Amino acid sequence: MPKLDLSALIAEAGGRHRTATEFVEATLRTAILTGRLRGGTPLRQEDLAASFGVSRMPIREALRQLEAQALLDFVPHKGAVVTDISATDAADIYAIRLALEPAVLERSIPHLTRADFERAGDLIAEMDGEEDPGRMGELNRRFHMTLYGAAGRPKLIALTENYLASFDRYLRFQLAAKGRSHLSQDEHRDMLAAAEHRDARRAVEILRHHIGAAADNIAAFFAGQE
Amino acid sequence: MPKLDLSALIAEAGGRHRTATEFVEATLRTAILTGRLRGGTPLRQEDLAASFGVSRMPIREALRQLEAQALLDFVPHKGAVVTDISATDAADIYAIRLALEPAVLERSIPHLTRADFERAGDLIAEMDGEEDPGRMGELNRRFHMTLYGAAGRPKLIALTENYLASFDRYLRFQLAAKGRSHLSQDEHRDMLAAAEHRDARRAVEILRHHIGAAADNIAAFFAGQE
DNA sequence: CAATTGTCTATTGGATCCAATTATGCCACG
DNA sequence: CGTGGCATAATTGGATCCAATAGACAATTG
Repeated sequence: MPKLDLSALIAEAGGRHRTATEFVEATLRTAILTGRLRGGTPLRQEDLAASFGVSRMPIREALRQLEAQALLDFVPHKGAVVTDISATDAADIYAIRLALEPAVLERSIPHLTRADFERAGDLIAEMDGEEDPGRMGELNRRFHMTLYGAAGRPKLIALTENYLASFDRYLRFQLAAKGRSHLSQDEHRDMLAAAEHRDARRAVEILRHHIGAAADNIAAFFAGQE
Repeated sequence: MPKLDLSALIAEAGGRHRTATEFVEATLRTAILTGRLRGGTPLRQEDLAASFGVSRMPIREALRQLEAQALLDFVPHKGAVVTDISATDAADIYAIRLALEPAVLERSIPHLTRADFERAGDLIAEMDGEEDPGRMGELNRRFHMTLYGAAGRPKLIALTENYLASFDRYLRFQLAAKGRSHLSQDEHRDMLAAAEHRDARRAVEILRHHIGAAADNIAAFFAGQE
């Protein structure tokens, strides 16, 4: 009997993957990033295999990949434990975002198109009416990535997206703590406006503040919970 | 009969690893990063298993981790091929370094100690007399990391080191093309001096130029080779 | 009654085995 | 002589099996 209930995740992930390993890896990653798997949770290969209906082999390969992405640690005879989120880690990820995102945005702004601006605007509008924190994080991520997408540096963009997603893990706690969050929609609007005017300097300035505010919220959350 | 000769690598890597998987992963990564395994080389699981004297299982897990680090791609029925280095990739990694390293250096400078400065100075001196490109890259990396080490953000530092190492792959070609390289030793000295005076602004400025110069060299190399 | 030790079980790391898929090479035929 | 199709071999993805190790729990002894 599996102790983990991933059936919902497995069902919604659908079958759009070449190999079982890829499927397992994608499903587990979203499970961790969306907070459905909490930090510290030990993942037993046997249980996962039962949940996914495959043998332990693809599970092991998927876990290795997630380990390489620093989403979990291998502890001998204890299982792969989901890396815990801590105040220092949050500060770390914040520092990384602060280093990457302004650089990406600056490169991207000159090449953004009318269509990009419209998509970004639509996403802001969608966030206005959103209540679900999980969906909110998703929309927020897509908004940011839309503005970064024209930077023309695929690896840089992929790296940025990766840490943006990691940040979502922390953000989720913040959202849960504050009830509904507005995620600084004003700043989203200002940033988009600056981008439309091709004012990279101002857009970057807003973005820095935006990221900083999110980090402060998380820090406050950690400070208040202990 | 294995078609790949990794015996030298395997011997020098020594046995300081907990599991076979970790050993294989570490050995293959240095083989790729040091250029001993060229881009485009297909890695057959069977051959690797024979070379390492283990079964295909730890090989597969190690390959998965390397795939997650973007060092190779899985191609069905062809093997895991070492990701090729290209001009656009080099530009990508350069952009990432340019985003990360100034941020790390700025954070680190206030906390560097006398001992750090001495180690950095020793490394510069060692580079002066070094002829071997491989060893040169190693020293260069350690010099940079010494200056970054006090930033107090482990994840940020690890990420930076990772891309610094990736850059070495490209640098190696540059060194090979130019014969002996000086790797801008003057800039190394200036950067260290600025750090000792806790002049973060100036140190960052030199670093930006330093990274940019390396990128230009690589770009020129790619432009000249086609 | 507590501490220590020994055994037993849970869990992972590694090996071998099987199936599916695709690249390759050969042969026939135009 | 070139081309296309078929058969075979090579290679990976996945399953099952075995071994080693650490942790838990109980029994025994001081």
